[in-house]
Amino acid sequence: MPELPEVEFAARALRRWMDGHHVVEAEAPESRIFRGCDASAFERALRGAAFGWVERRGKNLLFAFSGGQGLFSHLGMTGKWVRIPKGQMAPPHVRASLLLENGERVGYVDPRMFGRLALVPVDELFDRPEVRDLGPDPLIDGLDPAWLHERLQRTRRAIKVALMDQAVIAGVGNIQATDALFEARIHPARPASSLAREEVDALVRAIDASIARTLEVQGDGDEITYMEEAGAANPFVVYGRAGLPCPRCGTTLEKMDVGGRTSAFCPTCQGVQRE
DNA sequence: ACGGATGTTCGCGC
DNA sequence: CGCGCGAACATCCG
Repeated sequence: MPELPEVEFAARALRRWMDGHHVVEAEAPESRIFRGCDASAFERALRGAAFGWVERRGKNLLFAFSGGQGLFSHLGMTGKWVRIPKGQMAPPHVRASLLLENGERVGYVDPRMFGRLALVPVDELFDRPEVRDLGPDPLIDGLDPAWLHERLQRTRRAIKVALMDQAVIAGVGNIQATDALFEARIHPARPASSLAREEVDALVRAIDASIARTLEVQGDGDEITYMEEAGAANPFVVYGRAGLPCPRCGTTLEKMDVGGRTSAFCPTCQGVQRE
């Protein structure tokens, strides 16, 4: 569950669950989730640690605990942080969990294990390449259209590939890029350098709106219901809707491969690529 | 049963 | 160095 809005949702939930609490016991089976440390080091490092704070940068989560102990978390494709109330059975695929002094458990669930956890000293968290090399974060730094336009001038890559490059904009993934390009009426395969300044303006507005809207439908509960329940309606505008009518003009939405990822788009609204 | 899925990284080749 | 491509990672869902 991993694009900027979902990771922001996770950060907010983690604060509610962990603010003012400390870890009584940390548990984790050995798995490939851990990078640069093993599960037993995770258990030893966090046992007895007081929660300090959690921050989001792009799709990354950074935790600080007492004693200068930090934790880096990336959710990969299917990672999520969950709250496991006292006495409740843990869901499948819990790769790591923290038992708090109030009896609640905070767990990291990740079926496919594309995510990762790493112990990092707090004062090195922001120096990690995954964080240091990020472009502006739409929620934290905001997007400057003039800057983005200039940045996009420097590459011939498809605009959708550039948008998903974390060094260009932090946190945009396949869903936000797909919906934002639709909203801004820009074909996903257009060379990034071909975008006019007004198009970049529209794109920035569309990215901000797409993120705000996704945050809104997520609400502020403990779980993102649209992703949790199998069969729940797809809340996105064109992502995952190829073959269905365009919500704006009714033309059948198409899909194409851009940079190895599937993109849904409207062949009418998002026109043919111009140079 | 088969294909595809919200992400990143690495190796290879041009 | 920039870039494209395919593979790999492991599981679930329609």
